[in-house]
Amino acid sequence: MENLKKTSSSDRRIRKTQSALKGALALLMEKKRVKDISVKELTELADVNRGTFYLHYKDVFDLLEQSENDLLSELHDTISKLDETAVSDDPICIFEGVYNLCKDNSGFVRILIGENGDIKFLNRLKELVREKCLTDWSLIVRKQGINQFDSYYAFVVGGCISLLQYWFSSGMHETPHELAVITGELLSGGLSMKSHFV
Amino acid sequence: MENLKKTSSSDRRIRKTQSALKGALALLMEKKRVKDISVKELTELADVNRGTFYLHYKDVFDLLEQSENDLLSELHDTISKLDETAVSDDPICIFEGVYNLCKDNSGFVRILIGENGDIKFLNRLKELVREKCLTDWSLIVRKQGINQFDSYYAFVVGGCISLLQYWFSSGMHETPHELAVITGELLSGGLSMKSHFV
DNA sequence: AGCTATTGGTTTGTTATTGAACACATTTTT
DNA sequence: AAAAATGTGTTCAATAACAAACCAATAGCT
Repeated sequence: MENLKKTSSSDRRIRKTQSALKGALALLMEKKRVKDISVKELTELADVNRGTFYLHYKDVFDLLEQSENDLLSELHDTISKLDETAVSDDPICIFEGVYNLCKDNSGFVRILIGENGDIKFLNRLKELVREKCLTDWSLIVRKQGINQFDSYYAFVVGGCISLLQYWFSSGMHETPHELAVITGELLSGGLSMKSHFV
Repeated sequence: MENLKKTSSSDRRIRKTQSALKGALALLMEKKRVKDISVKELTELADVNRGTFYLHYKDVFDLLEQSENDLLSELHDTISKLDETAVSDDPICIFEGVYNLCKDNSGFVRILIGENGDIKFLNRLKELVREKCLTDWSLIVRKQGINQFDSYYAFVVGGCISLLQYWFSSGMHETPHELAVITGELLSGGLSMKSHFV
């Protein structure tokens, strides 16, 4: 796994500043490409002093990269927390947690997995979830071998991301829980179908 | 008129802190009385250090008082700006500006003119708008005398506030402009009706 | 009655953010 | 090509906000 260092500070001021800048970036990315976003308009929209930006980020790309890292880091924490509460064998809880996180960061996630999304980010996202599934479903992996798991996982994660894309584009009417239930049904349906073949 | 000192600072940090505290107060006032709101829960909701609160306010009542002052001060500025742009003879523009301000501060205005509202604030609000009307409609005032104006004004401002209360309670579906148009129609309708009697 | 927990004010040293200014590069207008 | 305007990256001193600690007052509980 790639290194996802913890960036969320204990100091309110830092949290608020970075949050404001990340939010402004998400807003601007809906209208233009990252390379066309100036530090000036970014900090004006975020209502932050321009000089403050350079205390945290090298340039706009650096802000984007750190935002992606923070998102993946949060996702990792969310998944880890589910492990501790010993519900990791309930796929619906896992998906609900993930979908909740996507909803909380909808401004960013919408961009990153959208039509002009960041393929690199998408792959990192897939890899992160993949590791989680590899450990949780180790039973299936051992039984069917790593190759069968890979194709199965590729199908599932692709389906989930596609489901997310639909969710965003259709106005996010469903709650994260409803979405998780849908995912669970599709998942178990796929599994039972698979069992017919094997 | 009462003294409405300018409190909005040029420093971003002060603006943000005071805005966060005012917003948190508005939220809490929807659920409980001011005397039951602790500084602790207030600052926690606002995500502001508790000590910072005391840099600006004596206690929660002081915060409420300054919030009211700021609101009236903004209202005063909004009305004054309309004078400069020389549209002060168009009542719809005036009302649209006022209703816009109410919408921007809906969290607070809803409380202050609501069922458990602050009568003192309501009276200060009425007095502020009254002075504006007294100068703008000096023609009518001179023609009909101050006594007739007083009763006419009392009726109009009461109607406007009642309209605002309806607006808030019904989910603010109308835009401030639509509301201003409605007000204008009621106003001119009232005036023309009045002319039938005189 | 005591005891524990919570809130109220206040203080202290530290630090993140601020506005303003600067020289420089890039772009736009003239 | 010259001039004006805009964005960049950095510096500076001033200060607002910070976390943490403190004690007094006031609950709520046994």
